[in-house]
Amino acid sequence: MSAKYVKPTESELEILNILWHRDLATVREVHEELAKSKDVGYTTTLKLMQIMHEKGLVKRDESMRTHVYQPAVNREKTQKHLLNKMIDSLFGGSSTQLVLQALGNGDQKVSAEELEKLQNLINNLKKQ
Amino acid sequence: MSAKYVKPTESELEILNILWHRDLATVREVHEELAKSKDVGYTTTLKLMQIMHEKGLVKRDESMRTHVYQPAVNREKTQKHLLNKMIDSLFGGSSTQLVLQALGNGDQKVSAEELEKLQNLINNLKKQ
DNA sequence: TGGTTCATACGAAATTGGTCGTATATTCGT
DNA sequence: ACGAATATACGACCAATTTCGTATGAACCA
Repeated sequence: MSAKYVKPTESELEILNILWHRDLATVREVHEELAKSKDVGYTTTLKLMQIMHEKGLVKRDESMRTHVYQPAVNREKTQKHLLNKMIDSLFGGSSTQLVLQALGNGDQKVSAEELEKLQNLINNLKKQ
Repeated sequence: MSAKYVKPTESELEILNILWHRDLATVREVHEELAKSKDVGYTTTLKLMQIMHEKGLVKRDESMRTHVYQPAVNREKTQKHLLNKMIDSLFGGSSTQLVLQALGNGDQKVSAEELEKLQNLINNLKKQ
């Protein structure tokens, strides 16, 4: 049996995002990154990361006094999980509906390069 | 000034989904639909719907003893809000990344008709 | 008409997520 | 060597969400 999937909370996701970018980081480093966008105390960040460790969302190296954290869950897998949940709960199971909504709402611009990627993906889907 | 956007909770979203499908429904009807997929008491559903009414997420007709509920928030608007939040928090602000993930993960099949819609949308984006 | 059923209202417990204060230990600089 | 800085651990609190028990009243029917 594989470990049960743990759904990260909002705050945990913010921390995971930082770890996914840096891979390795201390609590202080994560906290300073976090503090740029929100007003939060150091021990709050610490506590959150400890809980994430208990839940298995992050790994840590405790061989130093200052522990070094690392993501323990895959970014793509996590995205996929939450995305599928949203597709089910909000778009009646249709990923296309979600895509149309995401691309069509118009307040994000899509670069030529991204359009290229999308076109390729669609071409591949057409072949099947 | 327009009414402040209220973010539905998980449970509220489940109820909204039912109401978006049926438009009109009593607490009992919603509850029975809900009970198919989760184990929950009648008064819990009732209480949730009362709270949703307070928050302005649903309207209700109280002229009968058995109140009749109706969604008070637009499905597309709600989708868009939650989608943008997810794009920001999980996909670094790139809607394309989300789309690639949603379409590319392969366990949803995309019909020819849907592909057509997507192609049209992309063609439109290319023109700009 | 009296009892069973079914509706709303409401209070309050249980849970969860997020917050931080404080205790304690280690390290570092002078 | 000793005080300041910095680290983890941990308990407690608060607010929001979810849960349900119980009270109360309307409707139904035998």
